[in-house]
Amino acid sequence: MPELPEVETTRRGLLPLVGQTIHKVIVRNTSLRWPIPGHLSQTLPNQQLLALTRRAKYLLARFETGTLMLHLGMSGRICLLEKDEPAQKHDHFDIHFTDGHVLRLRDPRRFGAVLWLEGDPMRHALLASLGPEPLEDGFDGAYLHRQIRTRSAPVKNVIMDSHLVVGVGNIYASESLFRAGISPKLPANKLSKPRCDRLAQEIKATLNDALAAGGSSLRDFFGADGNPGYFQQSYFVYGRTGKACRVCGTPIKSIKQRQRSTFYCPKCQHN
DNA sequence: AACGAGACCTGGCAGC
DNA sequence: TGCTGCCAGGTCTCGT
Repeated sequence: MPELPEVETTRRGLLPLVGQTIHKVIVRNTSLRWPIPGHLSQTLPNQQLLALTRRAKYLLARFETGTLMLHLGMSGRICLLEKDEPAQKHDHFDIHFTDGHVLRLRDPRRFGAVLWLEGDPMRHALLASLGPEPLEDGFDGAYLHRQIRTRSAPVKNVIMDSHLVVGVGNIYASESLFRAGISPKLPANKLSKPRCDRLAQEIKATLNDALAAGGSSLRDFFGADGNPGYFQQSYFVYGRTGKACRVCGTPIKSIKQRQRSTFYCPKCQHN
């Protein structure tokens, strides 16, 4: 599920847990992308959750002695339960709080991660080399234009590079490029400064729109098996191969770029 | 430095 | 019904 808006929506939904104290931790399956540290079931109980933040698609739960870092991979989701319920097949990790709440990580494909960081989390290898957050001021057309000068790969691949900017996943890469009127196949270094301005603006707008839709469906999102409302939102191009472009009516095309599907309108998007 | 392929996993679905 | 092959929202690691 998780692109940036989903992760941020998840974070906001979990904020009521800040200040709560952990009662126990259950690890049912340690084999996610990296093994879940075995010591967590001793380390975490009795610690208070001090803050819950996000960097890129990583959720950072700060405790007295360290930071728990969570990533949802391709298929992960976090459910916040009012009280304990029977675990299902892919429920790998639980945090039970003293007030009865249970944070439960479900991840069928197990591309997600649960890691424990000591010291400054931003110095961890996974976080230290990340690009700016797309919704913050550090990311704009000038930055984008500067960064892509040396990049000859297709612009769609380049905006998905987390070292350049974080949080642009496969859906929103296609959507942002459509909204900016830019062909996904265009070599990144061919983009003019004005088109970089436009692209940066549309990346922000696309993510903000998804965030606004996600925020309005928080309750569903955190139900036992609810889906985020914007899952059903109507995309301009994503998943719409052969259907009429919402702007000009031309059939939407799909291609493969770096093993991932890309969707675009051949009339609205230009080289 | 930058690029692309491969890797990690399971589940759902179309087609035979 | 069951099999096969393909598809899926991420991203690190490695060889070129």
